[in-house]
Amino acid sequence: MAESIQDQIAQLRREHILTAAIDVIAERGFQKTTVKQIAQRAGVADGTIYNYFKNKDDILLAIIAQLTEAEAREMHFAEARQVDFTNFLQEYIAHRMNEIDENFRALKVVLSETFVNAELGRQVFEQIYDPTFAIAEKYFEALKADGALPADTDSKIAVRLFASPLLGLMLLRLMGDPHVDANWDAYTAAMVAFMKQIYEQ
Amino acid sequence: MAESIQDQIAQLRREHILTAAIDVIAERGFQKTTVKQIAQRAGVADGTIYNYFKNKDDILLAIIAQLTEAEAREMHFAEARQVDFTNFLQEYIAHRMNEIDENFRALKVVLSETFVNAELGRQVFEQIYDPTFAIAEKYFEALKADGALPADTDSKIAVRLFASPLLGLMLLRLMGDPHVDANWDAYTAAMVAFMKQIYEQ
Amino acid sequence: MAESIQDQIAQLRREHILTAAIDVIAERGFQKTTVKQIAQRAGVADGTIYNYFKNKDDILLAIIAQLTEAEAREMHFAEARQVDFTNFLQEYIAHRMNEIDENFRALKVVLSETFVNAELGRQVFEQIYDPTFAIAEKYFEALKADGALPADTDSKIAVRLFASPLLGLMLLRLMGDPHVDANWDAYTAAMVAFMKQIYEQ
Amino acid sequence: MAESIQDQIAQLRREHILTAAIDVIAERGFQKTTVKQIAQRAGVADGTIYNYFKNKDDILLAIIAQLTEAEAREMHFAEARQVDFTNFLQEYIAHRMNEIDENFRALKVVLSETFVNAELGRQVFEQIYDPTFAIAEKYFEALKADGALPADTDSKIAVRLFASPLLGLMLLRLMGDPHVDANWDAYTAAMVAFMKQIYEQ
DNA sequence: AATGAATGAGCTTTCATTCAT
DNA sequence: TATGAATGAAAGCTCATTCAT
Repeated sequence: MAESIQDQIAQLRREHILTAAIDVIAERGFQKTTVKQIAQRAGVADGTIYNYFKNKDDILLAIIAQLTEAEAREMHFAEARQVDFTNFLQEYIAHRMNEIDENFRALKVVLSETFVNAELGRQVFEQIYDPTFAIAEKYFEALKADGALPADTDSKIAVRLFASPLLGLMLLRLMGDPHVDANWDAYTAAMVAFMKQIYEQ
Repeated sequence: MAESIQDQIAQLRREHILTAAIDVIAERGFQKTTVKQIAQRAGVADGTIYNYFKNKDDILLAIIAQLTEAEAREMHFAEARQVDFTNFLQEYIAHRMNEIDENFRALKVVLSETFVNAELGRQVFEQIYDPTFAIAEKYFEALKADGALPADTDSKIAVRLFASPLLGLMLLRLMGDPHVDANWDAYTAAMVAFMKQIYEQ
Repeated sequence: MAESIQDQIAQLRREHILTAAIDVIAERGFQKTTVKQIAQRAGVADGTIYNYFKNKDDILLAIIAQLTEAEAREMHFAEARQVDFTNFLQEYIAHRMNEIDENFRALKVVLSETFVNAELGRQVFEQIYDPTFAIAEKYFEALKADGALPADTDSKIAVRLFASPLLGLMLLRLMGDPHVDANWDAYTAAMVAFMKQIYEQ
Repeated sequence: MAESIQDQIAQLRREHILTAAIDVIAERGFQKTTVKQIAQRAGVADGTIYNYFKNKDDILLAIIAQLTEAEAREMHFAEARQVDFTNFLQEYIAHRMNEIDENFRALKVVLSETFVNAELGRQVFEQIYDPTFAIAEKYFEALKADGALPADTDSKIAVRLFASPLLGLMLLRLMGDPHVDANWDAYTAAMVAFMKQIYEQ
């Protein structure tokens, strides 16, 4: 807490560089983006990058850390309103799609790199993927116990099917579908209706 | 049509190299895969690659072309059974998930690169994405005209929501979810049930 | 033995680059010599160096290997004429000083780097230093048994004192003493006389 | 002479940094040692170094200057006891080997760099090497005139042969020979005996 | 048509030096 | 005077591409 002014300035500088990095990496991909390009976007010299990040890979890890924090907030949000399923569905989907919107470029960076970088994939799995699905599965098991879901439901499958429409829409946007990109709010409303139709009959 | 033996041999050799390329690129990503690695996997010399492909990017374009053909077959399949919606849904989803399964590595290669390569994204859009969604939108318009869908349905949105669960599941697998990877057939059945629940009430 | 022409050409090319490397490194030191400078001296492109050496350090190891071979020949030479001590001294010193003369630049490179590179020092010790002194110590022990040396002689010390004048002269030349450099043959003769005076009274 | 307190403090600080520099450079070599490492060892900031030394090379020159002073003291010591050759030999060798022991790290630093740095080599020659050998040569000429040495002795060669055993032993220690390092006192005694045997028959 | 050695542009990273505080 | 963040030149190394064989 008792951070010196120096530390706060340093922290701001680090965030500034990280934002610039996400920007430029989202445009060209991590591998094709050079440290020089990140430095130019951030308005600093090449070497300065290395005062704030150990190496180029460390920048990627920092972007993941940022997403991990966002996902942790998301999970807290979900847990805080598990009481009423109808409202939960509506609020949760809207909230999540808003999160996707706000972290869009970071998501793009991490996701595309996760596909092709096994070590990074492992980190994303451990830090984001697994915890999220574990909690969701527990929630689905509770719904089964309450009789809200058929007893023979496979929670692992059910939870992934539950997540799939939102992930699919995100994928369309990541691929650059202009209609999804331009009408994200309309898709949010449609997605809520779509999900209600499935889970609230 | 009257291809010489020479041309056929050349064609086979090209396909052999392309298969090797998909293999090794799926493991490490396009940017991190070297031409030398592709050549080694194909069992040819580095220079030989350049007798069959203009340059490294051209290999990526050839992988896209392969997916474009698969997608064209997929669309023919879909058009051939538009008569009965119930059967269509079942067959179409099963067919498409099987296609995903079979072209998995090529999909992974192209998708991860599409995210970050604007020029490639444009090609994927023109050759695969747009034609597929255009046909689907036309089909949804016909369903609207038939009264099978509400008159105020936004076809563009509806078609993307329709596609989203399958794409989302594909994304989970691409990200390396071991449960999805190991139980693709179970997910196919579950997805069919999931979609029937939505579209056949 | 059954080396292909290709392999022989490659071997020659490697030796050509190594010679160029010794030349330029002897002038400026290993650390200050750039790979680009070695390539220019050898008349090849930078990247070509890496077709023949794993990395810059590997060049240094190759220079050591060359000295190790020279030292092995030296030890064979010494063992082959242990019979007559008077002749041995004369021939051995002359032979060794000639070897120093011929491998001078390689010695300079390896020695200066050995001082400051612990890992390299270990290699030089294991491959050159220890074997040589081990054999010499055994020889001195034999001389003690024969009564040619006092029974209370410490062989380890004696052998290092025996080697010291020659090593000292080498050091003077390595430091660039122009008189030693210009009159190496005269020093050879003087060294023989000097050593005879000590060991043949 | 009338140095202010400020100047004396500055002088002490400079010596403190120089000692730290010798320490760390002796471990890793001049080229591989960074200014940051020297600063850390000295417990000051990087920039502070440049208040006491013009640049990195200047640190090396200061180390030479320190050795030059030690060598000047050595030469005074030698000149002061030229009267009795038997005692001179004993005292001089013991004294010099003690000096080597005490300035060991500085010697290592300067010597290894002298091999490969022409400009530094020139300085070492002018400041240490030449004056020392010039005086020694004059002394040997005097011995010739006295008839203590044969009239046909080449003083330049004789003086270098005289120095060679001690230099050779120093070289062995610089190269890291553990036996020489651990038994420097025993080697001192052995060296005295060795030299007496040569020069006092 | 196949080969693979040679090329050199361009990458990541280091580090001596400067200078505002 | 002391600091240490910022700088950017220059290093080692990789690899897509070419071309003589």
